[in-house]
Amino acid sequence: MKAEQKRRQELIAATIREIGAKGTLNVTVSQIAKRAGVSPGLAFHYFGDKEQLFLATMRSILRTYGALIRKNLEGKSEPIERLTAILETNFSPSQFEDGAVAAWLNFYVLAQTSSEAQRLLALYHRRFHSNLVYSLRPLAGDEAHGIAERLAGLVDGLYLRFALNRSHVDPGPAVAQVLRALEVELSALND
Amino acid sequence: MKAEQKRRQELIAATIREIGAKGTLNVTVSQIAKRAGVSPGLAFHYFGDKEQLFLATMRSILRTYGALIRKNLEGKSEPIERLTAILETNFSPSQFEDGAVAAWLNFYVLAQTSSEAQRLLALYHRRFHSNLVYSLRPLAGDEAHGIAERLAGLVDGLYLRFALNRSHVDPGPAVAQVLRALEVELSALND
DNA sequence: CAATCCATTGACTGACGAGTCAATTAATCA
DNA sequence: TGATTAATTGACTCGTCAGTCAATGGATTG
Repeated sequence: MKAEQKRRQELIAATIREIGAKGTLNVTVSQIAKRAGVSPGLAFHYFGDKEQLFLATMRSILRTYGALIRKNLEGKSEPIERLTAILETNFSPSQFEDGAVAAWLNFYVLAQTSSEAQRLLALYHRRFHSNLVYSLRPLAGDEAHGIAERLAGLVDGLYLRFALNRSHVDPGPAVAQVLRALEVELSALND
Repeated sequence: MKAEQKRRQELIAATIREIGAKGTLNVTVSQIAKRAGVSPGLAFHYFGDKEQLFLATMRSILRTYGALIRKNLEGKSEPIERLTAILETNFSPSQFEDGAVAAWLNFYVLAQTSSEAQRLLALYHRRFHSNLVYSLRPLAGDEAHGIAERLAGLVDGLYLRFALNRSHVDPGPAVAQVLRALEVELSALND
């Protein structure tokens, strides 16, 4: 029981690193296993097939992200504080470690094929949206919904653009743009 | 000479359709050739290898998009008119035909591997940005740059979210969100 | 009409990779 | 300790696919 959890984690970590290194889901299970210091057969033993391994990896990334959001929101009750925390979390270092960027990008593609991947992404979208709306409502009332959609879209778009520009190793400007967009949205409420 | 151009176009169209159908770049050259009503060998004869075929497809999509932008800007000189046209073009039907959505998504992934794909995307980003800045400058002065980045990010993000939600066959709401963001940005200029 | 050149085919090869499985080793337990 | 169960291996199979190539068909031209 102990070994199983450990191996699963190692294989998932190796999957992220391998996808990051190759930039693609076109990586062989053997490569991943080698990276994890384990035989190829073991990956199949624990995950069944390649797609399950990818999905487990995706779940792991989403879980880590969710935990980080929760942690960064801890103790914050002011709407603005909370919004800032949520938006900043999306560009925090952990979102760029190893092959997280490449993994995200490829999971978007996987979602076109795998309904499970699609489900996971939809879940993430819903959570993100309701997190934003929760803190926007006191500030923006009925506009909260629309503002949340625009902010969420902007976050995804900037993350995407960042992903394509590996040279910008600094996500700082992207966060600044998102926070600026929030400012702009709030200031436009008094029309 | 005539046959060559015709075949190339047919193969490119088939590539888009095939990527759209499979949702992935994991499509075989044989499948593409079959869709184009041609033998597999011919695809290699004209394009050399699979990646060149993908890149040619990408160039074709970008060229079509560029031509559409130019056409939609024709005769429009008012900054607001021009901005609206640019933003709307990104969500025009042609951007959703066949497998254009899947193709875009997959080219993002390809850009992690192929420097030529990266170059093409960077070019597209630069053109888009300068198109926006050109029309924003008269309205927003120095803010034009930042606003353009946010609008471009939002467009990409909403397009991406749309791509993941094939059920929404109606891109209308996305355009509305982008245009609303433009409004908001402009109204925030008088702070 | 021959000769030349372009367009096109599709069978073939060689490599590679997902997934299996029988065998081996390590841990657990009674 | 010996027996039972869990973890792990890696060689093997089988299918698939990118890319090649020798051969065929069809124009064009002199």
